[in-house]
Amino acid sequence: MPPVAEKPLNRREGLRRETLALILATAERIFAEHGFKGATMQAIADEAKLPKANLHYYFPTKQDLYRQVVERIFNIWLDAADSFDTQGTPEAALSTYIRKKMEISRSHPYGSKVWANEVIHGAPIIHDYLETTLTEWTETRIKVIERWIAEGAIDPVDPRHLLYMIWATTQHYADFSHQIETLNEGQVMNDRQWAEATECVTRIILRGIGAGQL
Amino acid sequence: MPPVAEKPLNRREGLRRETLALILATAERIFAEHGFKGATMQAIADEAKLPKANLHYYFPTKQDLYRQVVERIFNIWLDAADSFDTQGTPEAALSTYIRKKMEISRSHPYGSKVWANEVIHGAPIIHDYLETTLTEWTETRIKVIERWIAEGAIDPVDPRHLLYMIWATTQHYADFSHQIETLNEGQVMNDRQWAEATECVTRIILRGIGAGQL
DNA sequence: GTCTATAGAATGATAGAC
DNA sequence: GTCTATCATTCTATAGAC
Repeated sequence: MPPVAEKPLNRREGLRRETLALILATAERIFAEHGFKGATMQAIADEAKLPKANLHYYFPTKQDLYRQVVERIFNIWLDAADSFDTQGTPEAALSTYIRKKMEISRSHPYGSKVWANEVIHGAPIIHDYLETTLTEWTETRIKVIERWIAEGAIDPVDPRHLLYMIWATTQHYADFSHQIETLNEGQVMNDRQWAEATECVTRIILRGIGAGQL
Repeated sequence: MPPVAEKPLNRREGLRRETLALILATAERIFAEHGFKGATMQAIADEAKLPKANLHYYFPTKQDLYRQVVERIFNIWLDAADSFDTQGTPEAALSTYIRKKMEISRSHPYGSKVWANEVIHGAPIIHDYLETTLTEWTETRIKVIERWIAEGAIDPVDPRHLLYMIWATTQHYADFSHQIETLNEGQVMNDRQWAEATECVTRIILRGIGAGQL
């Protein structure tokens, strides 16, 4: 343990990480609310209460900052897919996966919106992620679903469309939250409503593919 | 019939409509690909092969042009919902509605993307549409679904979440088309694949709510 | 109605003092 | 590492000739 030089170094490093986290969290929200072009470095700096030049110190360009925001939500979604491997039955695997995806839609609505924006515009920045990581991820999960079908555990549905339906439905609660709020008497969904939504979505999809009777 | 003055007037009026339609169609695509802020009047003008000033002649501001693009897709979706009123059984009504929504996702992918963008960003421009037209539309359809439930024609599911699932899933094929293409070996979905997708989505949702056995 | 030229404002990025 | 001041660019919108 080096006793003298370490403490100030750690303090500096700690501050650095705090600043980084602050910038990333603020940028995620501003990018979600205004899109890549609509979000300005000035607006992010103002919200984070930092001088604009400091943003460029940590992230050389606006695109660098944006890319890290997009990668973050993508990795969170990847982690949520463990259930496909660790859970045995389709009911357990899919209901866990749907529940996790709904929880992420509630906890990371801004990240989900940024991702949606990026894909809608043709994924100009994270095109490589779609072609490598996402493609590989999808293929392995398709194999799992095909095995369930072969075993007769679920109806013969196209695994791709099942995955699309889960992605679309769960992310809708984050991406279209403003529309949902308007139709919910202007109120943000509360705990009970999130639980009901999760249960309802899970139930329709599981019943829809003939997996388990809740 | 005024025989002399009419012809040049009609010709002019016809040209005017053609130009309007050209601008709207081009703007829809550019807004979809780059977002409101990312799309520039110059880019729209270039794609439409018109001087930029002509756009401002037909649409005073960028926001006016954008708003008309958004209203267009919204009205197309409203028309697609006739099936709730004209069809008798839940199976007929919902399968027709889902099919129409899927057809619109294929025929108007840019409009769907512009709408998604707008709602993701909190609907700053068409906020009033959500609070008036969409709210009224949704409430009447919720009543129809609640009647089906009361009659025992479908399972007791929350009508809102059923509608959200239909909207999310069908629009996903337009809004996330780039992701879907990437996972489809880089190919645009062909006729057969659209038919399969429609059938698969319809089947899962109808079975999921206990309506009809296909 | 169409087009060129340009005004006026905003933005990404950086230089350079501290 | 932090901050102020500023450059170079780009964008919306309009003026004014045709």
